[in-house]
Amino acid sequence: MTVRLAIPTAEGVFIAHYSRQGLARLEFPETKSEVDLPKNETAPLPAEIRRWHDLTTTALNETLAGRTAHELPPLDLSSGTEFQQRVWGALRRIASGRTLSYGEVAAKVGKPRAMRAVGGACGANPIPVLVPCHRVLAAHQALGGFSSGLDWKRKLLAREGIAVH
DNA sequence: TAACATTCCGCGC
DNA sequence: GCGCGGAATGTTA
Repeated sequence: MTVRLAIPTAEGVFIAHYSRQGLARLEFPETKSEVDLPKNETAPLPAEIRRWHDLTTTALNETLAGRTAHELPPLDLSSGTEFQQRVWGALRRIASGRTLSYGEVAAKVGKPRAMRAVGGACGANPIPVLVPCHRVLAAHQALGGFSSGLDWKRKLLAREGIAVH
């Protein structure tokens, strides 16, 4: 049971999914069209979700502008495995404008050799931007990969003033 | 078992 | 300093 709500931003319309636990998923704007954009009917929505959505909207726009999001809604990361949740937790500790390598994230999670697996966990991240998977680079500041498109990764990093080799 | 959003090392320019 | 090839590696479906 999940609710989908649209979030207009300067970069396009993101779509947020909310579960009972909080924000469960965030989708990048579709290049396609406005076909099945959620309408954001305000009437029957629980007050709790409306409040979360306000927080998400503010946080997303702050981050897209290169500023630090000071308050996030509760995140529902329960869809991930234990390893993935540990990785996502580590990602959330990376400040805006800072980066780590896949290897460094692996070390933080207590599995120094699992850099390859960290890449997998980043790709499985259901809440991009707010869980800053874009702040993870390959060794020696190389760009690395990004499932939602390298252009997004480049753009997000540029907003935070990060230079990539 | 077969993918991978990695990394490191050795080679030849 | 490139670039390329190959191996080791942990997690996932």
